[in-house]
Amino acid sequence: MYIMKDEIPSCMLEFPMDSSSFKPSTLFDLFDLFSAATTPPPPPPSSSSSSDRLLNIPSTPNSSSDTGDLDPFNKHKLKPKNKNIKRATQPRFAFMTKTEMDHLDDGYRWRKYGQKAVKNSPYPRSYYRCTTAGCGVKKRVERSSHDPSVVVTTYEGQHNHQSPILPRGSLSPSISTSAALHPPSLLFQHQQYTYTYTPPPPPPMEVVRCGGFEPMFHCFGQERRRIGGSSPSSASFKDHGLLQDMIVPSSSSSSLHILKEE
DNA sequence: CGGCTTTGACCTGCGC
DNA sequence: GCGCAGGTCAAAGCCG
Repeated sequence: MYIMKDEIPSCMLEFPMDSSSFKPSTLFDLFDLFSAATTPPPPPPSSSSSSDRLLNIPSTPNSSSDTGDLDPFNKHKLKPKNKNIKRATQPRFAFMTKTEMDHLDDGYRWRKYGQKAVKNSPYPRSYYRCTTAGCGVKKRVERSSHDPSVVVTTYEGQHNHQSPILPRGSLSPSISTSAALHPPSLLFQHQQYTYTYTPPPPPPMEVVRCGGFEPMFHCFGQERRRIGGSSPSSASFKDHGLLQDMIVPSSSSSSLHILKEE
């Protein structure tokens, strides 16, 4: 069993089970569903735009709007007081991936802004931020102390833009090495990507509770479910992408653990 | 030279 | 109040 430490939210909700309408094409589509299921009724419209609310992204955390007229050279020393509010409104979800790579290529450009040693873990935790201007999405990447081959990735926020590698298409070395070689990999919000998600029927769309509080979702389709216990045919089993490495440590079947956070 | 990583320092929240 | 741990910043260095 994999403990997500503080990643475990107090408000994990079960996933919508309506498979007929459940056709996410990306992990962030899944995340949208999470948000829809977990987002409380919107507060009275005030300062935040509707798009911000829709994206569930507070208006530019750590930006000058939060820090007011802070000296840019000192703003990191005077954090906004409403950190609790920020934490409460920043949606997060985490998933575990079995990979040797520390930083999965999900189609977005990330900038590493920090690394910290984690208590009770010999492996450091890395902090990444989306490099797109105005996009405050962050992610944390850490290797499981229980299984070094497992990487726990925690996303915080939602991208408000397309994947920056899309317009360049095949010209991008990233898309060529990740998308081409790893079809259903972590290329979130790739409208042009052609892998098809086949929603599992309601029963397979099970929520696996690990340790009594971790909802685990079988949220990927046939391709993902092929990788596990079922005997994959060599013809259809040609996906060796990153998602293929996603595991369920506590479950016998292969699937992806997505831990909705708030 | 621009973008990225590394790394030490700083800040904040939380438990005792 | 204090100490610890997590999260963030930005200077410095690296690299293509």
